[in-house]
Amino acid sequence: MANYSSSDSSALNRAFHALGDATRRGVLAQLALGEAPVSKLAEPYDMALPTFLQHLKVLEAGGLVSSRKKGRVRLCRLEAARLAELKNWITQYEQAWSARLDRLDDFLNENDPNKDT
Amino acid sequence: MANYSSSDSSALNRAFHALGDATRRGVLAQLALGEAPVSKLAEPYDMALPTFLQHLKVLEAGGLVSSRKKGRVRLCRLEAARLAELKNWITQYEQAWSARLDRLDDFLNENDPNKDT
DNA sequence: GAGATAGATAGCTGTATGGCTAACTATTCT
DNA sequence: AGAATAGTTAGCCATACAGCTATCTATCTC
Repeated sequence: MANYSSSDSSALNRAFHALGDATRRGVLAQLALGEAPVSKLAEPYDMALPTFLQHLKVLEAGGLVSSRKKGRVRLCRLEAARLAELKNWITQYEQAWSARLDRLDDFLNENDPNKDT
Repeated sequence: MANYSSSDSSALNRAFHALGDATRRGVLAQLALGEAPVSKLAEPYDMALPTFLQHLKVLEAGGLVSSRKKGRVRLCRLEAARLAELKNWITQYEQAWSARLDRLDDFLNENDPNKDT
């Protein structure tokens, strides 16, 4: 069985890691409604600005958010394409599983007198 | 604007966090092919068993994998339903974004003489 | 140009995460 | 019963992460 090299998968690491935090998911929720400046994004959260900026950096590192400076304001936007990629990644395994003929195994396990579940 | 309470979102935290590691994603890839015992799942990885078990725990904590003991062997299986949930979570924002009338904004930004991208 | 505003950077801290070894439990095999 | 197999638990260590304050830069507004 192969080696599952983790060399080029760091992009996925960063993307999923970015999603693993409620604050960051909240930011995505806001951005789904449209572009927004940092200060407006930070508003709902009870944390210091530098802390919030770190979260934004994590989101950008994961490719989920991009931003550009407009004067002294930084405008952020959702990278929907990246979300789509992650969605597809998930779908791949979800469907591989569903496509399996484990339906039969399922049936057998469900009716196995030795089962303890 | 609301508060984005992070109280009940810890399930999503755990699930996405579980996906943020190449080893754990590799395990999902294996499980997509069908149920497998711990030792077989651990085989491709160059790490001590206890370390690998931790990864499995993270996957279970995230609801992505379930397991049951069959004698001294622990059989693991993919929780495709959970993957589907995550997929749906992502889709929600991806589509909210796409549905936006930001298409117009996009056009304006693309043709903005002040842009620096 | 002075002051306010928006964000960025540096540096510190506690906790979580990922890795290990050593030692232990529970099954199965002979 | 005794040895081998498959996990499990406990405990240690280094690094990464999320939070903070204090300070600094850049850009508007008067």
